[in-house]
Amino acid sequence: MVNMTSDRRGSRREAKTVQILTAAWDLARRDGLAGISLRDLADQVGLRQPSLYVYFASKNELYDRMFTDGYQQLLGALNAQRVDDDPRVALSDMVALMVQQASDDPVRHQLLFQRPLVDFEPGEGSWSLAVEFFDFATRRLAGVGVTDTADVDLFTAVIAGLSAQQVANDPGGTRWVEQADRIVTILVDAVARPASSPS
Amino acid sequence: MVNMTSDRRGSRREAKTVQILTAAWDLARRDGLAGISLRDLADQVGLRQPSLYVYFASKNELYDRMFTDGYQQLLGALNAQRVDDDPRVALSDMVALMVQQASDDPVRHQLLFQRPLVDFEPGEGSWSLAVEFFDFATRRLAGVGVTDTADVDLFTAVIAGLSAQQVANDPGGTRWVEQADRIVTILVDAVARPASSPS
DNA sequence: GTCTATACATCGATAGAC
DNA sequence: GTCTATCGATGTATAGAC
Repeated sequence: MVNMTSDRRGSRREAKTVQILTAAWDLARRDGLAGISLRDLADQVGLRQPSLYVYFASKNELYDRMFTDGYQQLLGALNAQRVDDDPRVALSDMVALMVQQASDDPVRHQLLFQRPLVDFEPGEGSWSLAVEFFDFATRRLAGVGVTDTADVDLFTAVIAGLSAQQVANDPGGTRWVEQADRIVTILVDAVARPASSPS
Repeated sequence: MVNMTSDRRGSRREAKTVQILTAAWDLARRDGLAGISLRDLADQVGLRQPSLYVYFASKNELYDRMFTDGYQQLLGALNAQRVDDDPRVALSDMVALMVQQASDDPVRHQLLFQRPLVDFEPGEGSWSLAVEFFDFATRRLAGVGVTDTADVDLFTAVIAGLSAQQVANDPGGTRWVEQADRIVTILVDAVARPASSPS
C-alpha cells in the first residue's frame, strides 16, 4: 500500500488544489465569503463546476480548507517576524502585525475571527491550528506578565478592536496599526502596577 | 393634498410595516442578515411573498429600514441612560451600555457597525442617524478631554473590541462588559497625562 | 479526472386578476 | 392591498459517458 496522496503522482493534484484555493480567496475578496459561487470558482481555474467535486467533497470542505490555509498564512507571518529582546516590544510587534494582517486581508480576518458563514463550522482538525495561534499569543502575553484571564481579555479585546476599526474604516491603511505600540504600552503599564500607586 | 401616510388612515399601514420589521429582525437573528428570505418573512406576518412589495420597494429598502431602526433603538437606549455627573463615569457607562447592547443583539451590532451585506449600502437619509450617534459619542469623549483624532481612535477601537469579543466569545454574557469601566479608566488616565511623568 | 446533462431547490421580482 | 401564477436567474450537488 503506497500513499497515493503524497508520492510523486500526487503533486499534480496538490498543485490544482492550491490553485483552486487561491482562486477561492480572490473570489471571496471580490464577492464576500458567502458570495463564492462554485461556477465562478470553476471558471477561474479552467474547470467545469462539477469537476470541483473531484477536489472538494462539498462547499463546506472548501471553506474548511480556506480556514486552515488562513491560519497557516497568519502563523507563517508571525513566525517569520523577528522577536525583540524586550518582551514588551515583542508583544507590541505581534499586535501591530496582527492588525496589519487584518488590514491587508480583511476577508481572511473575517473567516478566522468572526463567524460570517452561518452554516459553516470548522472541522476538528482545523481547530488545532487556531489553538496553535492562541498559544502563540498567550506566550507573548505571559512574557510581559499578563496571565490573568481578565487581563488577557483586555488585550484580546484591544487586538480585535484595532483590527475591526482598521478593516472597517481604513482598509489597506495603517491608521489603527499605528496605535498598537501606544496602547500596548499603556495597558502593560496599567496591568503591571494594578492600582494607581505612584512610586 | 392630504398627507396620506401620516393621517389616521395610514396607521394600519404603519402598524403592518412595524410588524414586518420586527419579524425581519427575528429572522436575521435566526438565519443571519444575508439569510433573510422574503418568503419566510411573508409567512411570519401572514402575507404572501409578493405582498411585501406593497410595503417595501425592494429587499434593499428592507435592509435600509432595519438600519435606521437599529440606530433608533441604540440611540433610544443611550438617551434613556442616566448621565453621571462625573464625565469619566458617564463615558464608562456609555461604553458599558454599548458593549451590553452588542451582546444583547449581535445581529443589530453587525448591521450597524460591520459591513455584512456586500450589496447593501445605506441610503442618504439613513446616515443621518449614524451621524447623530457618532456625535453623541464624540460629546462624551470631549467631556473627559479626548478630542484628538488619535485619542478618539483609541477609544473607538476599544469599544469595537470589547463588543466584538463579547459577541463572539460570550454571547449574551457580561465577560467583556465588565472590563469597560477598567479600560476606560486606564485610557483616560493615560491620555490625560500623555507621557509616563510621575508626579 | 473531466466532461455534458440535469435534478432540485431557492431566490428576488413582476404581471395581472380580484 | 392581497392574491395566484410565473419568470428568469442562480445555487449546490449528482449521474453517467468518455
